[in-house]
Formats: sequence, structure tokens, C-alpha cells
Amino acid sequence: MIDFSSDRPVHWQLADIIGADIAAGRVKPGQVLLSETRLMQQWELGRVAVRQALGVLRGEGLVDTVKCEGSYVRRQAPLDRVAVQGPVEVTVRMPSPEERKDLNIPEGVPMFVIKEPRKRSRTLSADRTVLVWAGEDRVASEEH
Amino acid sequence: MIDFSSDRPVHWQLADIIGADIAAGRVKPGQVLLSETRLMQQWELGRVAVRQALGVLRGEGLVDTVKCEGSYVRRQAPLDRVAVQGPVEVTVRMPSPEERKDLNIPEGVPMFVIKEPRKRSRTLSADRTVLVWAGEDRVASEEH
DNA sequence: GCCCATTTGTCCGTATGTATA
DNA sequence: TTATACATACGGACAAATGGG
Repeated sequence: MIDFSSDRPVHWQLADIIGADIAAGRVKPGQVLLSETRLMQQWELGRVAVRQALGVLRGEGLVDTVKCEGSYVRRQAPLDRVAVQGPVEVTVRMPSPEERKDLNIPEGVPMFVIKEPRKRSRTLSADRTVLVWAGEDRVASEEH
Repeated sequence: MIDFSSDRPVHWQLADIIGADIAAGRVKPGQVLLSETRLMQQWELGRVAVRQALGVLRGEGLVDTVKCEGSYVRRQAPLDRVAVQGPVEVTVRMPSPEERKDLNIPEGVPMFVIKEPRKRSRTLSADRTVLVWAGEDRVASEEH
């Protein structure tokens, strides 16, 4: 499966393979992937390449690596629908490590920054949130 | 500056240091950072630690690494103000490598997914875009 | 055009610490 | 206690692209 003569780096190839497995549902959300060592053996790669591949998948938000346990396929968190009422300006960026900790945002997940006039910005983890311009006078955040 | 006896990993410490330099403007947008080798010498770290630190900064969208040149402090792209009209649903996620390529999105930058009723989703690089709900019937994207 | 130093990208191997089962 | 597994580091090596002489 891995083509060592390809000009596509092997850790990208491995990330492609695992990502395709996830997309196809061959490994399901919440399920743990093979360990680094198993992946090294199965694909005949070094540890660095395997870790780089997992790093790519974390960066894409597809998996979540837990120390001393393994890398899990990320569960699709139930979405909070957050309604906003204009005029609003919305930007998005990656959180700093501190913001990740404060807002409980996993690695590879961006962050909403919502600026309403005369208010200070609201920040929301983007993997749990769908932003809705309702046009109605409901601004509540529907917690599930 | 780097505390090897700290329980905070050295590559995080280095990312903190460089990130603080960027935030304070001691290195300016468009400017190139010291090379990996220089950073290794200056901070007495191995290459892996230096690369991990740069990887952290890329993941935060602070720097952009160009092969055979160096890591540059990312220029703040001039923002396109994109006006939307309700009802609209906005989600955000990290692009896949293919989408990054297609939409010309740098590493560490998330992507808007804008779903308007009866239309197919629009995707926009989030580092160039500020989303505005104006409440008016103007849906144009004001290119600068 | 060519050489050469620089710089990052891509790999390998090895080692230690630490949390989990 | 033992085995497993990941996190953090070190070292080395070669390839590929860039830019200056």
C-alpha cells in the first residue's frame, strides 16, 4: 500500500490511508486506532513517520491522541446551535494553547470569535458550534 | 531562558518564546525567523525539539514555513468582508490537504463553511475573511 | 551555466520518563 | 509487578531547492 518510491512522503501516504479508513467508516468514531508500534510493523515504517502521520490527522481534527492510551477517531460532538443577531462580525482562528485549555478545545479545532458592537468578543469552540443568523430576536445558546 | 528541569516540554517553551517575540513585534510580519540550525545552537536543543516548536507555531497560524528558505512570520492578510444574509448556518473546520490546495489555504488556517438554504455550501479561507451579518439586503462580497 | 553553502523535508535508530492496564 | 503505549528528546543521514559568486 505504501509506495516508498513515490515522491509523496510516506507519512502523508499513511495519513491518507488512515483518513480514508475513517471517512469510509472502516474505523468508527470513538474507536482506537492501532498503536504506533503496530502501525510501524504493519506498514514497515519508522516511529517518526508514524507519529508524523498521526500528527497530520490530529491537525485535521480527525483523531485525538490520548497519552498512554492511543489515538481515537474523534466523535462528532453534538452541535450547539448558537443564534446571533446582527450586526455581528465573525472571524475564526486557531486558539493558542492557553485558550485551548481554558475553552476545552481539542487539538486541531478552530475557534469562533464573535464581535458584537459594544460587547467584548465571545469565543466558542468551533467543533461543537454551528452559528446561525436567525433574523429573529432569539440570541440564546441552546445547550443540549 | 529554557528550563530543562521544568516539566513544561522544551519545544513548548521555545514556541512560547518565539510566539511572545511575534506578539511583541520583536520579529515583524514577513520577516524570517532564525533557521532551525541557528535555533538549535542558540537554545542548545536538538533538531526535533526545534522542529516541534515551529510545528506548534504553524498550527497556531503564526508562522509559515517555506522549504529551503525558512519560517516566516505570517503577514496579516487584508481581510475580505463577506456579508451574509439570514437564515444562514455557519460551521468551521480544518480543511483537508486537498481543500488546502484547492482553496490556497496555508497550514494552520481553518475554513468557513457557509450553508445558505437551497444553495450549495460556500467555503472560504478563514484567515482572509471576516463574516458580517449586516441585517441589510446586501450580500455582496466587498473585494478590496 | 556551474559550484557551493544554506535551509528545510524526510527518514532512520535509540533512549528515558510516565501513565495505563 | 509486568507489559504496553505514548511523550519527549537526542543523534545521524540524505534529498531537494534556493541563492550568491
